[in-house]
Amino acid sequence: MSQTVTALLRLRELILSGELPAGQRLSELSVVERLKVSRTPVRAALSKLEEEGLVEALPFGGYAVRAFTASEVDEAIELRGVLEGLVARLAAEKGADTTALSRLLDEIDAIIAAPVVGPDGFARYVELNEAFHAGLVALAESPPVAHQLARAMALPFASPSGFVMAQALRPEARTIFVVAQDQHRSVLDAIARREGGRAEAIMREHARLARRNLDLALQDQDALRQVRGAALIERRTA
Amino acid sequence: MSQTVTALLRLRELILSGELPAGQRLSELSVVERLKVSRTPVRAALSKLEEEGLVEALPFGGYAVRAFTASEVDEAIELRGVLEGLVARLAAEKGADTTALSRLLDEIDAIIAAPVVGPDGFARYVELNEAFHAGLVALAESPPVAHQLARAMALPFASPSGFVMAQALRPEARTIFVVAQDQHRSVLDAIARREGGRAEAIMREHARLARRNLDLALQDQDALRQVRGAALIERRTA
DNA sequence: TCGCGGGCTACTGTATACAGGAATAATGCC
DNA sequence: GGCATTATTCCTGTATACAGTAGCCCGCGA
Repeated sequence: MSQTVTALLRLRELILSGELPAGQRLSELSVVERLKVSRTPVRAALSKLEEEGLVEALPFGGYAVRAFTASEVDEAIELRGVLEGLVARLAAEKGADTTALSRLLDEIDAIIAAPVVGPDGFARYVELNEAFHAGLVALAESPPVAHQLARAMALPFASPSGFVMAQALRPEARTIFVVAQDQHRSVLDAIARREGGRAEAIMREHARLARRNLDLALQDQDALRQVRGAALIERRTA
Repeated sequence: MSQTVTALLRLRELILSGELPAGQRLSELSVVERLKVSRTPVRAALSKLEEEGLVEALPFGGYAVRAFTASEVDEAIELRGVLEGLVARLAAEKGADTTALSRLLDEIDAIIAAPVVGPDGFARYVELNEAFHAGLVALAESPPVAHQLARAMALPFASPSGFVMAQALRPEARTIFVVAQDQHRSVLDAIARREGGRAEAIMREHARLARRNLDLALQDQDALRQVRGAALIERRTA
């Protein structure tokens, strides 16, 4: 694997894990020292991270780890919902074939049906859930929209599974799973019936489950710890 | 100005003007030779252009100028409409102050009211139109959404003024201006009344004016020549 | 004590050398 | 003459040297 890619992955990991706290200045040289690669790949990695939004360029050179306010996270989620809504609508208008995705949902059903959803269950759910969302994008068959949505989900807490782990410790976890899964089924139904407006509305509301989880997580330290990238969310300094 | 920025601007210009045709392979060295700057800034510029979507990375190194199908252009416009719709809705939900933008529209009125809209009028219209769209984004006060919308408009034909010039030679130009301006007014009204859903719907439909212009331009060589980046749109090879 | 100037340091932008790998062209063998 | 193999060439990834610059600290003087 190239140095640029490893630098990118490692830097991203350092940021999301919170090891590099929000606001931390990142000079190229300091990163070089930490990662033991030369400036060229570090530069490239920082540039990509800026594009992703995890890092912002400082006025007179260098970068800093970005901080996100709660409302920015909120808006990022809403944004994702809007784009996924577009995806679903496009798929519906095209009359895309939903059978493959439907089978994927059967697997999710199996997980939720289990008496207790353990850590493995959560991990598998995250995997299948992401596959489902990726599958919807594929149904829309629109490279520009796919590209844009990928960008929007670069922020970890804006991804479809961003806050799933926050539920893990909560009693209402199963309720959320059930509701989410029902929305999954409903959106496929809407697509199959070519009901574009309905498909769009469902996906928007589906994204707002994440917003609900965000609110829960912000009030619960333990839950927040489960959320990848939570260190970047500014605590309300009350 | 830095070499990276000049390289980026010049390369973008070469691509949009059609001097570098769609599909053209771009090796770093060939660009170095053409632009007379070293590989480092060329690399950076190519990476940015890939991010913008004007250029795509080839499997075994190097880049190629991207080609866009008509439906991709269509989807890019729809995408912009969806995002601008979100912007308008957010502004409405916040109850943003629309007076400054309303004054901007007065200036557009003055241009349209002139008996003949000459080249200067078109240029000024484009300027004010873009200022209006940028102003809406400011009203939404959402950095993530603003960032995403900026990305979506990086494609020249996805920008709010992308196809304005295509009207220049057409008799129905004034009609389109009048309709567009009415939508501008309506969306401000919706925002002022906090009618989020209405504001969103108007902006979506507003974007579709560009789609209409696209269809016209694709049937009219002279009009197409007025559109920046038209060289990248694949002609249906019938 | 405070303001000012000079030098210093830290850092980025840029060019370039070097190495490894892929594609292509050339050559020899069947 | 066709195919395989090798050599060459092109090209990217990476490291690094060099230059220019912004900010800072320290010392000096009022």
